[in-house]
Amino acid sequence: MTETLPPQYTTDLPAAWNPAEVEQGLYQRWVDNGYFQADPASDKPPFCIVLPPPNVTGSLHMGHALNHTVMDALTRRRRMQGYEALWLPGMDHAGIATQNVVERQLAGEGLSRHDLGRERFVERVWGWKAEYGGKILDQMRRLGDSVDWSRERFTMDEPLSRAVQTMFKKLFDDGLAYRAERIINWCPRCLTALSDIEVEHSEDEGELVSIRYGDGDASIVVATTRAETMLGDTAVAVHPDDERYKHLIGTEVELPLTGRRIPIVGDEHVDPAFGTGAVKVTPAHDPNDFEIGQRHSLPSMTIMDARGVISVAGPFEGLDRFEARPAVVAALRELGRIVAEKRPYLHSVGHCSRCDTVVEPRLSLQWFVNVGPLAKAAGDAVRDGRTTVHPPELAKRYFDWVDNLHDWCISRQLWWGHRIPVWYGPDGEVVCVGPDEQPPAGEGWHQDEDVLDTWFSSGLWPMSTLGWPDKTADLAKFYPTSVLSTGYDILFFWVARMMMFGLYAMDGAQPFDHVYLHGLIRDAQGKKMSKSRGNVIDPLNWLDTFGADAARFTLARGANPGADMALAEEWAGGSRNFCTKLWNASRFALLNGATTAVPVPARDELTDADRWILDRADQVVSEVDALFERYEFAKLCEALYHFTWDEYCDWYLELAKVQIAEGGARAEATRAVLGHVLDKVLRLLHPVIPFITETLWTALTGGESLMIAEWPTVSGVDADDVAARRIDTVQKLITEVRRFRADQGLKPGQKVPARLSGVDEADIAGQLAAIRAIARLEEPSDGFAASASLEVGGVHVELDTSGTIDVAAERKRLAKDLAAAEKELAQCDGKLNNPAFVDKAPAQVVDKIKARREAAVADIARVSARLDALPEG
RNA sequence: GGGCGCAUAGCUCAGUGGGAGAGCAUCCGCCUUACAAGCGGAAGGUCGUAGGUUCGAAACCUACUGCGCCCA
Repeated sequence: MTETLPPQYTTDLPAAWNPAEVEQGLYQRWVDNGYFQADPASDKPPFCIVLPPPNVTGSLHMGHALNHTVMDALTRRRRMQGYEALWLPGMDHAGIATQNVVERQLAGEGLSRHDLGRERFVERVWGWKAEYGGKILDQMRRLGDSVDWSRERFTMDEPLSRAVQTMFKKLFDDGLAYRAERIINWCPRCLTALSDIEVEHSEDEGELVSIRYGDGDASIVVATTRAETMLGDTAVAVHPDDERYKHLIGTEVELPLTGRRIPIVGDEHVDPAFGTGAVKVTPAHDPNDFEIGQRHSLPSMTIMDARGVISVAGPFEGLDRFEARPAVVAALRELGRIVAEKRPYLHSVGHCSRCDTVVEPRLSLQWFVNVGPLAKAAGDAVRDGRTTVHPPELAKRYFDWVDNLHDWCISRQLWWGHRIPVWYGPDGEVVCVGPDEQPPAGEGWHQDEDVLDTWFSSGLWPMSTLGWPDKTADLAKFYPTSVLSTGYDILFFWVARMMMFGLYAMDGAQPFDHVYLHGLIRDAQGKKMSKSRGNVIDPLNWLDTFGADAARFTLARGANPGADMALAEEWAGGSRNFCTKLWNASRFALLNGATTAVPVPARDELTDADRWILDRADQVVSEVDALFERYEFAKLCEALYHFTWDEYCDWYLELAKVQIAEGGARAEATRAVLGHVLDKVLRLLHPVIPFITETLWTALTGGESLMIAEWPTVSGVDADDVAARRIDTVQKLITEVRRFRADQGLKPGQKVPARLSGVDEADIAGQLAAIRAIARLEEPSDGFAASASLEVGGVHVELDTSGTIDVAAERKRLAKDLAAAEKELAQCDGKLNNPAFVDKAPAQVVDKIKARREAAVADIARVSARLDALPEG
């Protein structure tokens, strides 16, 4: 095929794009050339994204793949725009998850962490990390993430641990970190406290049991879903104004099974309308009951141990809480104290977000952060517009959360994590130690056993990764960071905590200017992906099957603001096809001598087709730019997809073939236009599909790397509306001829003699060669006998199908056109015959309808005439 | 229980006051000198239901139904 082309226009590009063969090599080249590395000493304006740290135990899932595609696209575009772009990678230590993994490993050897002791256990975790941790980092390379690997961070590394200690000390000194005995969420399996957001609520089937306490007139009925906790009741509460029970307040009832007598108290927080209006009070095992207990100075009685096993002496001792529940109910039933039972009873139950175990509220001594002032500042930063949330609808959810935040329980009964830097002395002294201070030594001093919540260190991430608390060049250059990107489901985890800590530690400077929240990944039916459903798609499969670019394009193309994203393998197949199309089009352009080595000739030396595609490319540049600024990834992908495929490939390449066939200066100009438009397309697509664009762009331009090429800007030349209109007419005309040909069953290659009239009036005389070539029409010769005709935009086309014409097909086609025109006429008349419309609608709308009516009338006349002219049958 | 969101073609989704769109899937015809991972053509929707506002509603308002999410 190349033999007809001048030899200088051959290309080395292989016939097909094979991502698996080139992606890794390209990536390594980018890394080796230092393109990802940011320089704090640079004069360029900063752009910085810190990667929300994935778990050290984690591997890449579709949610990551989406978020990474977004962050990489943002970063690559800014880099091309001339920013000093830093995308900073790293991981968090995932206290509970990692400890669980290593404990499971130990259990396989018949050991527990206590067999090793704290120090050796922590060493073992580090060993695990070295061997198995951070799989996700390699997967990020496969995705093409342009992160600065020289700045990779881990929350347990020494500098970041310093940041944690510094922060804790600051909070402690300001009185914002405090220790208190409270009801906290306790996981009886992980054996640690959890914060509120580490508890997931679900509607579970349980039971509602009504129990009579006391006897005779002094008896009272309470209902509970956790009957076993009655062993720890220390009161019954009713509303003080409740006429049914008013007289009982201040009296005592006997608590069955225990022989204890407990008071009946009046408390305004009891809802008289709920159940019997009387509630049992178990201060040590329920947060609301704890509050009631505080208000009425009730004793708290812990009846379970850390594993949820009943620990009070008696018949239930040693039973797990879920064994104790039916046992207690059975015992009560035997005593005739069960008044009602409802089973199953749907109610909300909290589960550990790490292991799904039902969370047990537990009274214990923990460290908390008083989030009041921090949350206020975090809300204000968004209210003031210092930080913008995209999409803005989600800001409301953010406010609802930060404005109603409870104090944050930050201590965890784990060994893997940042140990709380507090020492307790023999005489009750409490000393918080900063990073450069010596802890108190001597008899009786010991350090707090607990570690800090992983989110405590993650909350510092935007600062600690840049060197805080030291005043580093990185921190000066890149803080506040530009964008934080994450799924809206972890808005509270990342965003709120980083905001609280960032504002507090950096004297009110927000940790990021923009927050972009993407949707959740779902399956093709819109269902959440989960292992139990078996509908999880592994992004690595996509990388293998379709290539990183296709996977990324699929994800970016689905990212509509505020909306979740359904995914299926076919979607990725479509993106792969797009890459293939881009590849083939580029190959065609190169084989035909497309070049950026010479400038595009002056406008007046160009054809309408050239000016049209150049103007369109200009429009796409500004469109894509605007969409990037609004985080409209789906729409910008759509715009590029459409322009590349439907305009550049389907029309301009076809038009260019005709122009190149002309030879001479026309061919040379066309090669320049082909090259320059392709160049723009590749640059615009690069942030989303970096690998294929890099490969094609270096082949096209001979440049070093598209990564460091400039982002396109609009030319500033006024668009040529005349050229656009002419090309539009050409497209419509060719489409109509194609439609006729398809209806008539004419072979694609078969040339049809055609006589065109009205060409000058339609202002497309200059396009005749293109129309003939693309519609496969040929000049009428002697003996031309039109057997059919069609008309578009005033151009009349008579076709000679050698006397053979499928009259039925033609009649059907014309009937369809006629019906459409008649419908249009009826619609227009409907409006124009309505005086209210003519009076009240804007003049331009009325004029438009009038024009549409005229066109419809003309179409009806024309099509009717052609129908009449058709031979019978 | 409180709050939020969604409902448009078979599927997934754009479309926010003036001619119902895209991708995928479907049907028909084609190996057409870049591309069958393709080309050309076609079919497919009373825009969840019922009211209301308006000259005009897929879009704005109200209620309802269904689905989803967050919080308690």
